[in-house]
Amino acid sequence: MPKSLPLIDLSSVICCPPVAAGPLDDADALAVALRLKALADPARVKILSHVFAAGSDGVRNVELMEQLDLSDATVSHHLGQLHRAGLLTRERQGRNVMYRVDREALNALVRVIEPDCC
Amino acid sequence: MPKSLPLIDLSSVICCPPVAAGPLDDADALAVALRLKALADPARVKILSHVFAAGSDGVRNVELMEQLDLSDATVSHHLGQLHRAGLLTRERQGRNVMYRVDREALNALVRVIEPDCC
DNA sequence: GGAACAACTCGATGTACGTCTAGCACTATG
DNA sequence: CATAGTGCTAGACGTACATCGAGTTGTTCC
Repeated sequence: MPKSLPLIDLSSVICCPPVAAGPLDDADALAVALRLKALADPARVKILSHVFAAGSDGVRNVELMEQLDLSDATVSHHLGQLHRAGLLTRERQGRNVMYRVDREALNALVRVIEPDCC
Repeated sequence: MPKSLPLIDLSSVICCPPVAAGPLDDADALAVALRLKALADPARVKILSHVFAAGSDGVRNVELMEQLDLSDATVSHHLGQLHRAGLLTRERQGRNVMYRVDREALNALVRVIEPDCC
């Protein structure tokens, strides 16, 4: 399936029929899979949990770097993945960059996977 | 994070604090990530949607092979991933093997990610 | 037992990706 | 302006994995 490179915009909230509703076409399946892939890494799951914990204050790269024992480049990479998938928002504040969870986007994603949930 | 190889049993329904509840430890983050990884592939998302469509009848390797235009080896690989992650059940019926969605496992997984859902 | 069908396993191959170091860009404060 | 703090980008390296063809196992039916 990954014949062509996935240079796709994922930043918008996902909108496609639920997986349980029957066969998905290639585009929808790819949209779901790429967003899931953004979350399907231990470091990123941990990061998400830390961003959740920070709440509306948001969290900075350097904080995660200490809490996860990863280099700043690696944390930046993961934050970029999550942001590009639309799961985190990003806001510059002075020399800091604050990341926060986009709960709507996360909610939309899980609803596609399991609509009985909501 | 993937310092050690993930030879972990995923077949049981996931049970860990929700990601939104605060920092996850390494084991929980890995448990979540590995299950998500099982789903984070376009072919597997498509497969899941087809298995959903088949309902309680279940679906066979050879059917998916035709519907997805993949080799039987590749389909078998993907079904194995989903089964090992506990998202599909597997039952031999004569010379066929029927796969069905384990909705409870899927539900538990999305609840860990977004508990507000249920 | 033998033929056909279904699914799985094995090995090979190419691509994707997590991680790091090093370097660069931007902002705030002396 | 200089310095420090913060985050990003670029390139490199090793591992993981999606895919396939070929071979193997298990089942049914003649």
